[in-house]
Amino acid sequence: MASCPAAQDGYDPRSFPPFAVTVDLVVLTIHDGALSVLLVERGVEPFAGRLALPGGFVQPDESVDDAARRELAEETGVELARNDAGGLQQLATYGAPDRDPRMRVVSVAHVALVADLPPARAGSDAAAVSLVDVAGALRRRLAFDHRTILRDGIEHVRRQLEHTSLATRFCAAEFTLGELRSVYEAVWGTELDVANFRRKVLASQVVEPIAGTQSTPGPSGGRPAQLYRATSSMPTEIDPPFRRPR
Amino acid sequence: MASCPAAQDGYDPRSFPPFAVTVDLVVLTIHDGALSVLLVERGVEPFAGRLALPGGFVQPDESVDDAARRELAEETGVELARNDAGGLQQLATYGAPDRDPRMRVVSVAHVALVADLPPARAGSDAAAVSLVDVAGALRRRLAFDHRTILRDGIEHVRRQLEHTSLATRFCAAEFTLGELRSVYEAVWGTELDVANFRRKVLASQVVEPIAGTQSTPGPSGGRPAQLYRATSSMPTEIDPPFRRPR
DNA sequence: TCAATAGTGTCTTTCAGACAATATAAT
DNA sequence: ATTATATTGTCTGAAAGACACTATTGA
Repeated sequence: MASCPAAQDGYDPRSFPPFAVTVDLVVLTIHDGALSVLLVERGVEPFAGRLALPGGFVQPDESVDDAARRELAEETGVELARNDAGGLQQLATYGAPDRDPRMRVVSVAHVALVADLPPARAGSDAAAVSLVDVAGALRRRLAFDHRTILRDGIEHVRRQLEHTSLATRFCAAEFTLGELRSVYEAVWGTELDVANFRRKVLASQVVEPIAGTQSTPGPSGGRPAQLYRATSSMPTEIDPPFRRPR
Repeated sequence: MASCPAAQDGYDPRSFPPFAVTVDLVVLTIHDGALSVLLVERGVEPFAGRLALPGGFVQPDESVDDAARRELAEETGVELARNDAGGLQQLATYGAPDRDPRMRVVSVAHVALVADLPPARAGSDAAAVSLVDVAGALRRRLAFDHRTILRDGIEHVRRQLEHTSLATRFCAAEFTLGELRSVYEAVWGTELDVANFRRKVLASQVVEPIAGTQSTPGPSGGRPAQLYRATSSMPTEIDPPFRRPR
């Protein structure tokens, strides 16, 4: 069952099985205190009427990562720099032969972490786009293998919050430690001790206070909080890791 | 810059940019006490004479994961079960438009952890296959973007050893704790305290002693060691994690 | 005043790392 | 005896988790 010499040495440019390559996006954000995912409603068969992850073809002249960035901008209006490794990350590639009933499609799934979505996207059918909390989305029947992709993407982000500074991606440029804590609680679905959270985050050096700034308390009162910013726009490995409770 | 409705709703089966999809394998093993990678020498242009990762086309009727498993069997003789999630894992997908000068190729890289390689592979040109320690391999100029893939694969395995029971994949069915420790030391390139290693491994429950068995000491003597086996053939998350020294 | 959130201090348990000490083999 | 490796025991410091306490706002 050894491969022929041509296949072993390289690729024969004239005879290869043609595939379509797409990118699918798991766009996550915190909405109403819940980790939520951006889904679009399909208008055509197969899976017409079903919710699906946004995505599209990789074009002949762009890299797979560029295609993901382009699709993110088209679907959400979020523009990311090419060297911004944090907001959009490759998740995994899904390549079962029957995952699209019409043709052979290999999809490179990505996960995007966004702070908040621009209210409307010009040139796009806004009615077909919705934010669904992930628990509800996982209970639904999604198009293609998008339920599997979504599950993997959520687990990926939950792990990443333990080891990197990526939680600040869900926050605006300036945030309080309470807001940052609510990100962890929404993603992990747990409650965190306020005092211990503060100590760990400050020790990890991923945030720095903005001198002379304070939050304004909500309508129900409360002491105003110091505002912080992320020390780096790049995702940083945090040491010691920030383990989620079990 | 919005995508057209057809692209948004799905894929047009008649007009898509055709891609070749390949799998590339980072086959790692411990050889002479050093973490080593399996490389093949290319016979044809481009990159003729350069060392490269083994790999090949995904066939029209097989999944991407099946293709990786097939290529692993062809290149090394190692046969893995379909439900064996540990020995062969997807790493990442590399899709820069110019990564193959002849045509558009998207490659799904995988990492394989093998205990030892069968001495010869029938039907394959054994002379073109070599085991190179990873430090040396990373210093060489490899074909395509295989140096990047190799670097990512090594880092992936180093991380996995911290969180899973995958180190036993580098060992035979029965092994001593000293052998298992030397796996960690080879992969991480560090020395580990013998006593602390023992406590952590035994507490993690990833190995179990084989009653009534002992290793036979080498020619220079030494106390014979208890033999262990992995408690599960599946990779297990270990808690607490097993952090590598910094 | 109370409710709500921010921030500080401290105690206990767990765990990682260092290292001493003992055990059992080959030479 | 010496060397080499396995195995056990113990100490120390760092960090996690629990939780009491104080601080500052709005209503």
